[in-house]
Amino acid sequence: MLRVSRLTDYATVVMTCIAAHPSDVLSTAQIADEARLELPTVSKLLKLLGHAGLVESFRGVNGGYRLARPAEAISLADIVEAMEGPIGMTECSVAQGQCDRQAQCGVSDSWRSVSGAIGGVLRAMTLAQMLAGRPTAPAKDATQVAQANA
Amino acid sequence: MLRVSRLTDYATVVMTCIAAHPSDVLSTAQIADEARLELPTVSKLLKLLGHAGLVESFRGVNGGYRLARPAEAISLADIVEAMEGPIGMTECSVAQGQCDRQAQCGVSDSWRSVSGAIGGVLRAMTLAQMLAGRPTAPAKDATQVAQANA
DNA sequence: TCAATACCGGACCAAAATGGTACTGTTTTC
DNA sequence: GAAAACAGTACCATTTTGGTCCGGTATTGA
Ligand code: FES
Ligand code: FES
Repeated sequence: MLRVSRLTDYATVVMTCIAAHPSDVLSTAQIADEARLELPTVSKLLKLLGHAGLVESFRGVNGGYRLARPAEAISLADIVEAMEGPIGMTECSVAQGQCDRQAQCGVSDSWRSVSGAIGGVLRAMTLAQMLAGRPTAPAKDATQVAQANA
Repeated sequence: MLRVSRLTDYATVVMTCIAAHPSDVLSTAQIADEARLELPTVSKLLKLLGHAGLVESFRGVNGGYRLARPAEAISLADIVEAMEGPIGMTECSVAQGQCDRQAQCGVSDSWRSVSGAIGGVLRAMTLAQMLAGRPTAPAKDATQVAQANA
C-alpha cells in the first residue's frame, strides 16, 4: 500500500496536539487524552520524537513536552524520519552495497530519484499547515470539507 | 523507512527486463535468469503483474510474458499499485470509517494531500525512463558510472 | 495422440516487523 | 522525603512479508 507505519500517523496527531498549545508544557497524560490515544503508546512516541530533537522534555512534577522549534520549522519529513529513519523507497537504495545485484540493477537510480522527489513532498508539508486543517474548536465549515474532497 | 516492499522493487526489475525485449515473448525462466532472481519469486511477481493487466501471458510451449502496453504507457505508479494496492500513506486515509478517531483527527486531510502528491511523482516515472538507465549490453561506460554516483 | 513445455491458482511456512504493554530507574518539585 | 512525570528497556502477541511448493490446465509439435 506504500504506507507509513501507524505509529508515524499517530506521531503526527500527537505533534499537532502539542503544536495546538504553543508555549505550554503538556504532560504525556494530557496529550494522550487530547489525542485519544493510549498513554503508553503516546509515551513511546514522545520518546522517539524527543530523541530526534523535535520536542523538548522536562522531568519532574509539572514536567512534560513542548515543541523544540516553532511549528513552521517542523516538516512532515522530520516526523517521518524521526519514526522510520531515513526516507528511501527501496532497501537497496539506502544500504549501498547491501544488494549483490546492484551492479546489474539499473532501476536503483530511478528509485533514488523518486525517493528524492517524495522527500521533497514531505519536506514541503509543515506542522503548521497540518495544524491549520485541525481547528481546536469543533467547528467544521464548508471550506474544509471541500478541501478534504479535493 | 517509508519504503516500498522488496517484492515491488523486484517487480520493477522484472518489468525493465521484459521491456528490454519488446515484441518478444519471454518465459519465466528467461526472465528470472536475466533479472538474477529466483524462479518461483519471478513467477509470483508475473502472476500479480498479469492480474493487474501490465503484462500479457501466453500458455503452452513457447509461452511466456510480454508487456501489455508500450513501456512509455506504464508508470511506476502502475507497478506499485499492482503489487501493493492503492497508494495511500496511512491506514486511516484509505479505509474510510475504519478509524473511530477520524472525526476528531485533523491530520487525515493533510495525509491525503501528500498521498496525492506522491501518487503524482510515481505516475510521472515511466517504465521507459527506468529502462533508459539500464542498457541491455553489458557495457558500462564512464557516463553511466557518473550518473549512478550522482 | 501424446508428451513436453509453461502458465494458473492455490496453499503453505518461516522469519521479521509491528503494535502494544509493563516494569524499573531517575529527575524534579513541593 | 514523597509524589509526579519522564527515561530506558525488555517483553510478547499479532500481522505482514518473503519465499517455496504442488496439482491443474492450456498449447505446441512430433
Ligand atoms: S539494487 Fe538490489 S535489486 Fe536493484
Ligand atoms: S483518522 Fe485515524 S488517526 Fe487520523
